[in-house]
Amino acid sequence: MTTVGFEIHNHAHCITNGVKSADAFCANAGLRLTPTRRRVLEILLEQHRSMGAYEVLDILRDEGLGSQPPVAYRALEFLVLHGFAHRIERLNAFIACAHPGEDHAPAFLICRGCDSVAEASSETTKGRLGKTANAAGFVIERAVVEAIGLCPKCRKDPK
Amino acid sequence: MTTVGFEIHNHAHCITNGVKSADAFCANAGLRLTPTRRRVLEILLEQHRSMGAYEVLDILRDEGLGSQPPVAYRALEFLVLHGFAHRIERLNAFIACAHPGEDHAPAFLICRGCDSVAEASSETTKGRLGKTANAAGFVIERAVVEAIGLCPKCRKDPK
DNA sequence: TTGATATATGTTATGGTATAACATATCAAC
DNA sequence: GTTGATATGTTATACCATAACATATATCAA
Repeated sequence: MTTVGFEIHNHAHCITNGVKSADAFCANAGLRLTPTRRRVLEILLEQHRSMGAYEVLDILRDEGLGSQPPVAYRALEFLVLHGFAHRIERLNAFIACAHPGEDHAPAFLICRGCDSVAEASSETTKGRLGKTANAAGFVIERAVVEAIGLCPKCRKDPK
Repeated sequence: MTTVGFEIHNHAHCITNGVKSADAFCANAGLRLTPTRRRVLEILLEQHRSMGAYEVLDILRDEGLGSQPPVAYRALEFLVLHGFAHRIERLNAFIACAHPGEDHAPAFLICRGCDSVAEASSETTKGRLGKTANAAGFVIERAVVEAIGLCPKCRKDPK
């Protein structure tokens, strides 16, 4: 699989593709991709980086789409719940999903130099941790996997 | 390896052992396990669960060891930095290390029913994620691995 | 079309988490 | 005992998140 986040790529494609996937998924599942939800997804896709809820809210406010924290949190909650975005625990932030529509267990590479985030895939519930959990009688439902380190750019250009 | 957290065990041993390890490590490394730091470690060991910084602070306050947030955060930062405790990102909380003194890459099993936490070991930088990161030019320095699910008790006794 | 139900939004208020900044004290080594 | 490094005390504030309740909008059945 490929990592998404540090390479050059056709970004306009990310945006249209991300919104299209969400549209299709919602239509199919009877979910409502309301204007605010759709706009928040677009914002995350456009910025192409992790963003705090209040940062998203600032943009919504400028555009007249809402001005109070719950507006942003609710839209983000919806997007995360249905897999269109992910929450980065380490940064208290959110990022658009790099593989919309695919069933996947995301892992993130977080640069401690510039806070950029790349999405990779994890296999936590398989492998050794899965076995350990099983032996302990613990049922893993999902996993947060966040690797902290340095991205290629910050390695070359340390602060 | 064994999971620590869900089984019956000799808990007094955890406490003395944890403090002893920290003592030895600090003496050896020229670090100062000051009264507040030592007490915070003891608190985490005694409670044997993840605790928020303010929860720790409440106990310190009762004991006259400090009353302002930075007191707790500084002690916790010290303990985490030197591996005597870990931060659970998912819960914004801290927990005593279950393998003090050993070099290890921790992973956590977090029960969504009762918020109990067990420490296991991860192998994130090896395996597929390590290879993916490497291919992307990303250097993993450490990893947060937190599996969310149900512990044996909450499986039997769902809320 | 209308009424009933579920879902989504607007808004106020508040709670929980974390750190910057600066003054003071303590330790360790010379 | 002076000095430099490390740790603590304290104030203030910033950031992150949600409870609670009022209002509006969509959906569907009668």
